Amino acid sequence: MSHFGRSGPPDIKDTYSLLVLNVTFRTTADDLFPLFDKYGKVVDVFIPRDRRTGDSRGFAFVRYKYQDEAQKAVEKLDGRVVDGREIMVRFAKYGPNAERIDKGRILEPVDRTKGRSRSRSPRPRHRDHYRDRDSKRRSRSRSRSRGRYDRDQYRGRDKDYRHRSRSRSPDHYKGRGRGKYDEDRRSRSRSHGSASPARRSPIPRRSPSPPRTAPSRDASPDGRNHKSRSPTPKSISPRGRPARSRSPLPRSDADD
DNA sequence: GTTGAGCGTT
Repeated sequence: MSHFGRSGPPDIKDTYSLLVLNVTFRTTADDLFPLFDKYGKVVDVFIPRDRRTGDSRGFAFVRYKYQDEAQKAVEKLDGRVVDGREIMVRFAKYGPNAERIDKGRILEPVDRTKGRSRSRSPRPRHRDHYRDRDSKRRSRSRSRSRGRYDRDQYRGRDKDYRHRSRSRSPDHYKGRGRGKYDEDRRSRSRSHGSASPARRSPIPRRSPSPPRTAPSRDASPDGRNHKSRSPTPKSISPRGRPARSRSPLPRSDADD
Protein backbone atom coordinates (compact mmCIF):
# COMPACT_ATOMS: atom_id res chain seq x y z
CA MET A 1 0.00 0.00 0.00
CA SER A 2 1.33 3.31 -0.89
CA HIS A 3 0.18 6.31 0.97
CA PHE A 4 2.09 8.54 -1.37
CA GLY A 5 0.08 10.74 -3.57
CA ARG A 6 -3.10 9.45 -2.03
CA SER A 7 -3.93 12.66 -0.30
CA GLY A 8 -1.90 15.02 -2.34
CA PRO A 9 1.29 16.71 -1.21
CA PRO A 10 1.73 16.32 2.53
CA ASP A 11 4.01 19.18 3.40
CA ILE A 12 6.36 20.92 1.12
CA LYS A 13 7.36 23.70 3.39
CA ASP A 14 10.95 22.63 3.69
CA THR A 15 11.41 19.74 1.38
CA TYR A 16 13.58 19.19 -1.63
CA SER A 17 12.13 17.54 -4.67
CA LEU A 18 14.12 15.22 -6.84
CA LEU A 19 13.15 14.28 -10.31
CA VAL A 20 13.68 10.65 -11.21
CA LEU A 21 13.67 10.05 -14.92
CA ASN A 22 13.94 6.96 -17.03
CA VAL A 23 12.14 4.82 -14.53
CA THR A 24 10.24 1.83 -15.82
CA PHE A 25 6.55 2.13 -16.45
CA ARG A 26 5.87 -0.52 -13.88
CA THR A 27 7.92 0.98 -11.12
CA THR A 28 5.80 2.25 -8.29
CA ALA A 29 6.43 4.75 -5.55
CA ASP A 30 6.80 1.96 -3.06
CA ASP A 31 9.61 0.58 -5.13
CA LEU A 32 11.48 3.84 -5.11
CA PHE A 33 10.80 4.78 -1.55
CA PRO A 34 13.08 2.20 0.12
CA LEU A 35 15.70 2.89 -2.45
CA PHE A 36 15.74 6.60 -1.82
CA ASP A 37 14.97 6.39 1.83
CA LYS A 38 18.25 4.65 2.41
CA TYR A 39 20.10 7.82 1.58
CA GLY A 40 18.02 10.23 3.55
CA LYS A 41 14.68 11.16 4.94
CA VAL A 42 12.11 10.84 2.18
CA VAL A 43 8.94 12.67 3.03
CA ASP A 44 7.05 11.84 -0.14
CA VAL A 45 7.33 9.91 -3.34
CA PHE A 46 5.06 10.68 -6.20
CA ILE A 47 4.84 9.16 -9.63
CA PRO A 48 2.77 11.08 -12.15
CA ARG A 49 0.45 8.81 -13.99
CA ASP A 50 -2.00 9.14 -16.77
CA ARG A 51 -5.45 10.20 -15.66
CA ARG A 52 -7.12 7.99 -18.20
CA THR A 53 -5.03 4.87 -18.34
CA GLY A 54 -3.50 5.22 -14.92
CA ASP A 55 -0.13 4.04 -16.10
CA SER A 56 3.08 5.58 -14.93
CA ARG A 57 4.56 8.18 -17.19
CA GLY A 58 8.06 7.04 -16.74
CA PHE A 59 9.30 9.40 -14.08
CA ALA A 60 8.86 10.06 -10.42
CA PHE A 61 9.35 12.73 -7.81
CA VAL A 62 11.13 12.03 -4.59
CA ARG A 63 10.95 14.65 -1.92
CA TYR A 64 13.64 14.78 0.67
CA LYS A 65 13.67 16.54 3.96
CA TYR A 66 17.16 17.85 3.71
CA GLN A 67 19.10 19.08 0.80
CA ASP A 68 22.31 17.31 1.66
CA GLU A 69 20.52 14.00 1.71
CA ALA A 70 18.83 14.77 -1.54
CA GLN A 71 22.14 15.68 -3.06
CA LYS A 72 23.62 12.47 -1.83
CA ALA A 73 20.75 10.49 -3.27
CA VAL A 74 21.25 12.18 -6.60
CA GLU A 75 24.87 11.21 -6.65
CA LYS A 76 24.22 7.70 -5.46
CA LEU A 77 21.04 6.80 -7.22
CA ASP A 78 21.69 8.65 -10.40
CA GLY A 79 22.51 6.02 -12.94
CA ARG A 80 21.36 3.22 -10.73
CA VAL A 81 19.69 0.38 -12.51
CA VAL A 82 16.17 0.02 -11.21
CA ASP A 83 13.98 -2.77 -12.48
CA GLY A 84 16.39 -3.32 -15.30
CA ARG A 85 16.59 0.27 -16.39
CA GLU A 86 19.00 3.00 -15.55
CA ILE A 87 17.26 5.82 -13.79
CA MET A 88 18.31 9.42 -13.78
CA VAL A 89 18.03 11.34 -10.56
CA ARG A 90 18.30 15.08 -10.50
CA PHE A 91 16.89 18.02 -8.63
CA ALA A 92 13.49 19.09 -9.72
CA LYS A 93 13.55 22.10 -11.90
CA TYR A 94 9.99 23.13 -11.33
CA GLY A 95 7.72 22.82 -8.34
CA PRO A 96 4.29 21.26 -8.16
CA ASN A 97 2.77 24.47 -9.37
CA ALA A 98 5.43 25.08 -11.93
CA GLU A 99 7.22 27.24 -9.44
CA ARG A 100 10.84 27.83 -9.98
CA ILE A 101 12.86 25.90 -7.50
CA ASP A 102 16.53 25.59 -6.89
CA LYS A 103 18.06 22.31 -5.79
CA GLY A 104 14.57 21.03 -5.20
CA ARG A 105 13.76 23.93 -2.93
CA ILE A 106 11.00 26.23 -3.94
CA LEU A 107 12.38 29.67 -4.42
CA GLU A 108 9.14 31.44 -5.11
CA PRO A 109 6.29 29.75 -3.31
CA VAL A 110 4.03 32.76 -3.51
CA ASP A 111 4.50 36.35 -4.38
CA ARG A 112 3.26 38.02 -1.24
CA THR A 113 6.17 39.91 0.20
CA LYS A 114 7.77 40.85 -3.05
CA GLY A 115 5.42 42.49 -5.41
CA ARG A 116 7.97 42.53 -8.18
CA SER A 117 8.55 38.81 -7.99
CA ARG A 118 5.54 38.16 -10.11
CA SER A 119 7.19 40.03 -12.92
CA ARG A 120 8.86 36.83 -13.90
CA SER A 121 8.72 35.80 -17.47
CA PRO A 122 5.55 33.89 -18.35
CA ARG A 123 7.35 30.91 -19.69
CA PRO A 124 5.32 27.92 -20.83
CA ARG A 125 5.07 25.52 -17.99
CA HIS A 126 2.48 22.90 -18.69
CA ARG A 127 3.21 20.35 -21.33
CA ASP A 128 -0.19 20.64 -22.94
CA HIS A 129 1.49 21.63 -26.15
CA TYR A 130 0.67 18.36 -27.79
CA ARG A 131 -0.53 19.90 -30.95
CA ASP A 132 2.28 22.37 -30.90
CA ARG A 133 4.81 19.64 -31.10
CA ASP A 134 3.90 19.25 -34.71
CA SER A 135 4.55 22.86 -35.33
CA LYS A 136 7.89 22.51 -33.70
CA ARG A 137 10.77 20.85 -35.37
CA ARG A 138 10.77 17.15 -35.86
CA SER A 139 13.97 16.84 -33.91
CA ARG A 140 12.09 15.02 -31.20
CA SER A 141 11.30 12.24 -33.55
CA ARG A 142 13.06 9.83 -31.26
CA SER A 143 10.01 9.67 -29.07
CA ARG A 144 7.20 7.90 -30.69
CA SER A 145 5.44 6.62 -27.62
CA ARG A 146 3.69 9.92 -27.22
CA GLY A 147 2.32 9.51 -30.67
CA ARG A 148 0.13 6.67 -29.68
CA TYR A 149 -1.06 8.59 -26.68
CA ASP A 150 -1.99 11.50 -28.83
CA ARG A 151 -4.20 9.27 -30.85
CA ASP A 152 -5.62 7.23 -28.05
CA GLN A 153 -6.22 10.09 -25.76
CA TYR A 154 -7.71 12.66 -27.97
CA ARG A 155 -8.68 11.01 -31.20
CA GLY A 156 -9.36 7.44 -30.28
CA ARG A 157 -12.25 7.58 -27.88
CA ASP A 158 -13.02 3.94 -28.37
CA LYS A 159 -10.07 2.20 -26.86
CA ASP A 160 -11.76 -1.16 -27.16
CA TYR A 161 -11.60 -1.13 -30.87
CA ARG A 162 -8.68 -3.55 -30.74
CA HIS A 163 -10.48 -5.92 -28.41
CA ARG A 164 -13.42 -6.25 -30.70
CA SER A 165 -13.76 -8.58 -33.60
CA ARG A 166 -14.54 -11.32 -31.14
CA SER A 167 -16.74 -13.62 -33.13
CA ARG A 168 -18.58 -15.98 -30.85
CA SER A 169 -20.75 -17.45 -33.51
CA PRO A 170 -18.57 -20.51 -34.18
CA ASP A 171 -18.48 -21.35 -30.50
CA HIS A 172 -22.19 -21.16 -30.28
CA TYR A 173 -23.24 -23.72 -32.76
CA LYS A 174 -20.19 -25.70 -31.87
CA GLY A 175 -21.32 -26.32 -28.35
CA ARG A 176 -24.83 -27.10 -29.41
CA GLY A 177 -23.76 -30.32 -31.01
CA ARG A 178 -21.81 -29.46 -34.03
CA GLY A 179 -21.88 -33.11 -35.03
CA LYS A 180 -25.42 -32.86 -36.16
CA TYR A 181 -25.00 -29.37 -37.45
CA ASP A 182 -21.83 -30.32 -39.15
CA GLU A 183 -23.49 -32.86 -41.32
CA ASP A 184 -26.48 -30.76 -41.75
CA ARG A 185 -24.30 -27.92 -42.83
CA ARG A 186 -22.52 -30.11 -45.32
CA SER A 187 -25.71 -31.45 -46.72
CA ARG A 188 -27.00 -28.01 -47.15
CA SER A 189 -23.77 -26.89 -48.63
CA ARG A 190 -23.92 -29.63 -51.15
CA SER A 191 -27.43 -28.80 -52.07
CA HIS A 192 -27.09 -25.10 -52.39
CA GLY A 193 -23.48 -25.17 -53.28
CA SER A 194 -22.81 -21.90 -51.48
CA ALA A 195 -24.47 -21.91 -48.13
CA SER A 196 -25.31 -18.65 -46.51
CA PRO A 197 -23.67 -18.41 -43.10
CA ALA A 198 -25.89 -15.51 -42.32
CA ARG A 199 -28.81 -17.90 -42.17
CA ARG A 200 -27.39 -19.22 -38.96
CA SER A 201 -29.06 -16.41 -37.14
CA PRO A 202 -30.81 -17.57 -33.97
CA ILE A 203 -33.89 -15.82 -35.21
CA PRO A 204 -35.22 -17.88 -38.08
CA ARG A 205 -38.21 -15.70 -38.61
CA ARG A 206 -38.21 -12.06 -39.14
CA SER A 207 -35.95 -12.76 -42.06
CA PRO A 208 -38.76 -12.70 -44.56
CA SER A 209 -39.51 -9.05 -44.47
CA PRO A 210 -43.20 -8.44 -44.54
CA PRO A 211 -44.63 -7.22 -47.76
CA ARG A 212 -44.94 -3.56 -48.40
CA THR A 213 -48.49 -3.90 -47.34
CA ALA A 214 -47.38 -2.22 -44.17
CA PRO A 215 -49.22 0.88 -43.16
CA SER A 216 -48.27 4.24 -44.46
CA ARG A 217 -44.79 5.59 -43.96
CA ASP A 218 -45.80 7.50 -40.89
CA ALA A 219 -46.22 4.18 -39.15
CA SER A 220 -42.70 3.12 -40.05
CA PRO A 221 -40.39 4.88 -37.64
CA ASP A 222 -37.40 2.95 -38.88
CA GLY A 223 -37.80 3.42 -42.55
CA ARG A 224 -34.39 1.87 -43.14
CA ASN A 225 -35.41 1.06 -46.65
CA HIS A 226 -33.87 4.28 -47.77
CA LYS A 227 -31.88 2.20 -50.19
CA SER A 228 -34.92 0.80 -51.83
CA ARG A 229 -36.97 3.85 -52.22
CA SER A 230 -35.90 6.55 -54.55
CA PRO A 231 -34.48 9.41 -52.54
CA THR A 232 -34.70 11.73 -55.47
CA PRO A 233 -38.05 11.53 -57.04
CA LYS A 234 -37.95 13.84 -59.97
CA SER A 235 -41.62 14.08 -59.76
CA ILE A 236 -41.53 16.14 -56.62
CA SER A 237 -38.48 18.02 -57.66
CA PRO A 238 -39.62 21.28 -58.96
CA ARG A 239 -36.09 22.29 -59.70
CA GLY A 240 -33.51 20.28 -61.56
CA ARG A 241 -31.37 19.83 -58.46
CA PRO A 242 -32.24 16.47 -56.98
CA ALA A 243 -28.75 15.92 -55.70
CA ARG A 244 -28.44 18.20 -52.71
CA SER A 245 -31.93 18.04 -51.48
CA ARG A 246 -30.73 17.27 -47.97
CA SER A 247 -28.85 19.22 -45.39
CA PRO A 248 -25.30 20.42 -46.04
CA LEU A 249 -24.01 17.57 -43.86
CA PRO A 250 -24.01 14.50 -46.04
CA ARG A 251 -21.96 12.30 -43.70
CA SER A 252 -23.49 13.42 -40.49
CA ASP A 253 -25.08 10.07 -39.84
CA ALA A 254 -22.43 8.07 -41.58
CA ASP A 255 -19.77 9.30 -39.28
CA ASP A 256 -18.29 6.95 -36.74
C1' DG B 1 2.06 -7.85 -23.21
C1' DT B 2 3.90 -2.73 -26.32
C1' DT B 3 6.38 2.83 -25.66
C1' DG B 4 11.07 6.20 -23.53
C1' DA B 5 11.08 12.67 -23.94
C1' DG B 6 10.68 15.01 -19.76
C1' DC B 7 9.16 18.14 -14.62
C1' DG B 8 4.12 16.51 -10.26
C1' DT B 9 -1.07 14.92 -7.43
C1' DT B 10 -5.90 15.02 -3.21
